[in-house]
Amino acid sequence: MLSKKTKYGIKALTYLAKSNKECPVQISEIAEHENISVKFLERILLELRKSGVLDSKKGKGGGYFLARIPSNILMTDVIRTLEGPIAMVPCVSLNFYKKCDDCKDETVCAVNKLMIQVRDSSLAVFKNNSLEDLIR
Amino acid sequence: MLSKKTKYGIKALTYLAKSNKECPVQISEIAEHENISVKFLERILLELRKSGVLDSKKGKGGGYFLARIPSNILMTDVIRTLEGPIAMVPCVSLNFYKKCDDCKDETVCAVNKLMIQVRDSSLAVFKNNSLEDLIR
DNA sequence: TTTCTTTCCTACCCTATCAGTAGGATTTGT
DNA sequence: ACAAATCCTACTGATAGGGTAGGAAAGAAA
Repeated sequence: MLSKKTKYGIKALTYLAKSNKECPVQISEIAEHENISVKFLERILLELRKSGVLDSKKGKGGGYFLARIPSNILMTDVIRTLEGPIAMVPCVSLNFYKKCDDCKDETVCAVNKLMIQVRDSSLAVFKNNSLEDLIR
Repeated sequence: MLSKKTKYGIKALTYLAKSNKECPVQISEIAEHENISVKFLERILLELRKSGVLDSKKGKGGGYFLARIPSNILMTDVIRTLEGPIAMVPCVSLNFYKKCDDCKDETVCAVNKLMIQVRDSSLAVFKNNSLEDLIR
């Protein structure tokens, strides 16, 4: 299951991408338009800022805005930041690899063989979709 | 994340597919070879039997065996039985569709648009992999 | 300098699900 | 009758998801 965190994150990003104003957008405005709890969204946007997808401005007139143009924000960035590894099992993860303790030989493991294919096909989708692709 | 239930289920199925004996295989034998808790595996195999992937024989000399030949057992069956819906969000699920309550218009929702692609690519992988493909 | 507005940050809470366990009921072969 | 196996229900402990509370810090404007 996709977590609500990731779901809300993507929705917030599309909102920011669509509001092509120059000025930053406040959390409360996004939350209201997308039906998201303000405090929860606050934490989500903070994570996206720390990972370099978003940038922010404090104080009056402050808010959040995209750190790059939409065509430069890939879904791989967003998913890895909010959802974690794209692979369904650590033993096929490219960025977070970890050996299974119950598995003697990875090369003959059926789960491994299957999940490598799933990882590759999902990865292809996330790489092929930028924020710009999603708002069109 | 793939649940251990599904992971163990696939491992057990491959064990059964490889042991091409005619006689049923006992839970304890599978559990020992694949490093799985016996009681936990018991429940998993029961679910696979109820969904028609496995069949069983009770009493002395009993055990579990595949209900069909390996090439006829697709990963879609296994995943749907043990893991649940293949889609990451209910609003793109083919078998378990449910509308999002926070989403006004599905047709312009970026999450929907993205997750349909992910669902299709994952589904293709699961459909293309039978139990026979995985043990080769 | 004060005040207001915004993000930033930490800690907490509730609930559901996962992973596994316990214990017995049922069926079947010998 | 007995032993060996699956079948079935209920329980438990840990972890993660989803969200809340409350204030600290920073910046703009007065």
